[in-house]
Order: sequence, then C-alpha cells, then structure tokens
Amino acid sequence: MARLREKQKTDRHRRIVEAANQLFSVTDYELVRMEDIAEIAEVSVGTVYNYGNSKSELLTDIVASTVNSMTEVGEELIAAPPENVEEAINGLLFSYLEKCLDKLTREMWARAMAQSIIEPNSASGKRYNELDGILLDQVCRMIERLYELKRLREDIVPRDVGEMIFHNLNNQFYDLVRYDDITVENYKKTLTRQNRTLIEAIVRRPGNAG
Amino acid sequence: MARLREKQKTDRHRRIVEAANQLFSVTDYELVRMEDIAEIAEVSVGTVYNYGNSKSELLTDIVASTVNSMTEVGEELIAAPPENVEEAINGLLFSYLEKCLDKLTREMWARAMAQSIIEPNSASGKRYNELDGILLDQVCRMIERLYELKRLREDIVPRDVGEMIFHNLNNQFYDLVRYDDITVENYKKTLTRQNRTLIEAIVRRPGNAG
DNA sequence: AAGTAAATATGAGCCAATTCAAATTTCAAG
DNA sequence: CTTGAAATTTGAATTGGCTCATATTTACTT
Repeated sequence: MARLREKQKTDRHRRIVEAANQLFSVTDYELVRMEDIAEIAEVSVGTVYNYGNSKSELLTDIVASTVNSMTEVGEELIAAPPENVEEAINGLLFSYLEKCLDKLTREMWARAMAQSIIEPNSASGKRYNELDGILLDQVCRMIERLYELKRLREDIVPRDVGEMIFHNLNNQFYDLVRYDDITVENYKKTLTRQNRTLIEAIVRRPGNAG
Repeated sequence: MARLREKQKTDRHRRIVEAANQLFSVTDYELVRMEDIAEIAEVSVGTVYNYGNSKSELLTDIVASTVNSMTEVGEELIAAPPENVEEAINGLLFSYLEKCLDKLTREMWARAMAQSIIEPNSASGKRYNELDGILLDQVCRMIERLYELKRLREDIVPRDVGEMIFHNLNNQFYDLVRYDDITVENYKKTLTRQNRTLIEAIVRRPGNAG
C-alpha cells in the first residue's frame, strides 16, 4: 500500500489547520505561537512550516477556505430574484454578512485582509483575491440578471453598477471587521442607505429615461 | 535657556523619521531593520522606540503626514467645479491619484493600509483613518456642492452618492498599491468607467425625474 | 560650582517567527 | 527481511522586533 505516507500527510495537515483554527478563534493572533499550534497538532514546529508557509498564510488559508460557503445562498437568489430590485440586491449582500462571522472572528478577517494587501502574490494572497473576485462576480451577475429581466434602465452598464456596489460593500466590510462595536445589523442599515440612491436611479420606471 | 533638551528632541525625532523614510523609500519594508534606522539617525535602537512605538507605526506616521497635502487641489475644485459633472467628480478623484505616488512607494501605502486594518485603535491607525475620513468628506462635499448648484437630480441623497463613489475609489486604490503593473493612467480609466453609469443616473436632465 | 531630580538615551537580553542540516520514517526493489 | 534512496520530520540555531534596567544628560537650586 502506497498510502501510509499519504494518509499521515493528510492527517497531519488536518491536525495543523484545526489546531491553528482553534487557537486563532479564541486568542489574539499575536498571542498564538507557532509552537502552540505545533503542540496541539502533535507535530514539531518545522512540520507546521512544511504545510503552511508562515503564520499569516496559515491564517489566510483558513479564512479563504471558509469564504467558499458564502456564495451558496447567493446562487439561489440570482436564480429567482425577489420582485423588488432593492430587496434582490441587498438580499444578496446580506447573505454574505449573515455568514461571515459564523466561523471566523473579526480579527481573523482583518488579518487575512491585511495579508492580502501586503502579499497579494503569495499563495494565500492570490487565493483570497480570487475569492474576492468570485463574490464580485456574483454581485455583478445579480445586476446583470435584473437587467435582463428588464427591471433596470436600459442605458446603464450592469457590470459597472455591480463593481460599484461590491466595492462599497467591501469597503464597509473593512469597518465591520475593524470595529467590535459595529453590529451586523447596523452594517446592514448603512449599506441599505448607501445603496438606495444608486438603486433608485437605475431602476426602470415610468418617469425615467430607460 | 530651557531649550537645549527640547531642541535635541525635535532634532532627533526629525532624524529618525527622515532615516526611516529614506530606507522605506528604497528598500522592502521587511528588509529595513530598526537597527539600520537607528544607525542612520545616529541614535540607539531604544531611542527609535522612544519616538515611534513600533516599526509599522513609524511607517504609518510617515504615510499619514503625507496625506495632508493631497486635499489642497480638491478644495479649489470644490470652490469652482467644472461645468461638466463627470469632470468635476473625476477631477477631484484624479487629483488624489496624481499625488499619491509622488512621495510614497506602493509598498509604503500598502503597509500603512494593512496596519490601519490590523490596529485601527493605535495612534497611527486612528490618524490614518482620520485622514481617510477627510478625503471621504471632501468627496461628499463635492457632490453636495453640485447638488446645491442644481446639477444633480433632486431626489438623490448627496452624502450617500459621495460615500459610494469614495468607497469605490478606495477599493480600487487597494489594487493600485498592490500591483506594480497597474499604472495610474489605467486606474483613471477604470474609475471613469465605473463612475459613468452612476453619474449619468444622478445628473439632472430633461428626461429624468429630478 | 556642586548637588539633585527629572528626563532621556542606551544596548544587552528576551521572545517568537522562521530556517535548515541532520535524524527519522516510508517504501519498494532485491 | 534487508537495504538505500527519497520523502518527511525534527528542533537547535538564526534573526530581528521590542523591552527595560541602567547610564547619561539636562535643568534647576542653593
């Protein structure tokens, strides 16, 4: 059997990621030592480095692997968007927010975001940015869908609107992960307010040019 | 004279900041050692820490002190905005871009941004975020000005539009500082494209509801 | 000028991330 | 069952950010 080595490898990797995830979830990033992760994972420090390139990449990998689950609800919404345009768009954005703090702390998000700015070309940096691109794409597809359904003015460019809305979301997200006193609910309200003017302006209606 | 101590203090501080700035400008952040900064500034490592709390704060302080000069042109534009709404808004945003890489490298920006995410409550984190707020405010004031000048539809909320435009700018800025192959010119084109739909939608014109 | 306290500078030492040469384990051929 | 090479693990050593007890300098009083 050519599998023992492979099995151990998978097993060790899983233990390392779980140990790291566990520690990052309950302790400040700075206070988590690679030695602690190694100890809980029952490997040596060197082995931790064999599986993840650095402490920050280890964290970013954990965050990136969580983001995948954030797009599921979105696909359903795009497939059958609510009648009301505002509800359709905000509903999609809210679906992200409702998931984001489930399995990751604000600090974990903040560190991963910071890492992707500092090292955009590292393996995990690229991965994080890819996921960012997937979310952007999903938002754009929602707008395009609404456009195809003739709910929006014809003289707009759906992709541009999508980028604007996503970037605004993203920017507000930086605040959410930075400040403990901002609740997800507050955040939803702010987003709703900010999006309203844009949405009003692009919705197809009798008085408009579209 | 009760001034010798004070003078030395000012002088040392200036030397430290200059040394750091000089090194950060030509060398990767990671490769700049506090010892190097101390040596060039002709003080000991401990003294560097007496004036700036950490390596990252030292950098963020340098970045923050540069941002101040980015708002000057903006004030003139707000005072006398171009006839064309698109030119007025984009012109303001471009004025930031034209200054931003003059005195700071992309990496310095990236590090400062990352730092403000990781430690929003540190002295320099707060300072950076304040400056961010000043730019946001300036963009909003431009939109409000255009609104007052009756150039925009009456049924919009200027502040919300300003936030959206600024956040989009900000988000694109993250890309600019991350990727060396994005030129300021490319960046302007992307911004122009993204803003166009929103601006078209909010400009007051015969066909619109405003 | 001498004495003293407050402010400031110093750098050896601490700590944790990261590396890498040596030790260990796996695996397949003989 | 051996054996040796390849893959993997190990932890001692390296590195650089940062701290803090000590030394030095300044400013003021007598």
